[in-house]
Amino acid sequence: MASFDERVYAIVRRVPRGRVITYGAVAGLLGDRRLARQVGWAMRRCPADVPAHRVINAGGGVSGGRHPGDEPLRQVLLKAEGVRFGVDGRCDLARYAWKPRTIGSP
DNA sequence: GGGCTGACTGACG
DNA sequence: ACGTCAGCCAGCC
Repeated sequence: MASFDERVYAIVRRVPRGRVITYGAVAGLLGDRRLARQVGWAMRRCPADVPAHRVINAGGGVSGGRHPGDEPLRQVLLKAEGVRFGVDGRCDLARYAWKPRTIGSP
């Protein structure tokens, strides 16, 4: 049985480029939405094989790993993938939130 | 084995 | 609309 963080990595790895996912969403895929915190914690380890920059908070903004006086590195990476961020540092979750096995295409 | 931490979320003022 | 408070659980010391 894989550890919790290992499952988190598995899901985050499924997130395609140009798409984002929230901690709560990842936790929900794991079965418990309350585990959102632990998801963030798993990202903190930041394994190289996991695109942690695509994981953002429910507000559509990126958390952690940011340096003062500079925009969060993860946000910059997402911009490079095509995700548009507002001046408030938030992206449109309704548009970029990724869902497994889907569709997603209107 | 016990206790502390935390890249979150939802509710309240 | 934003700022603050409390709660939840897995991992690490």
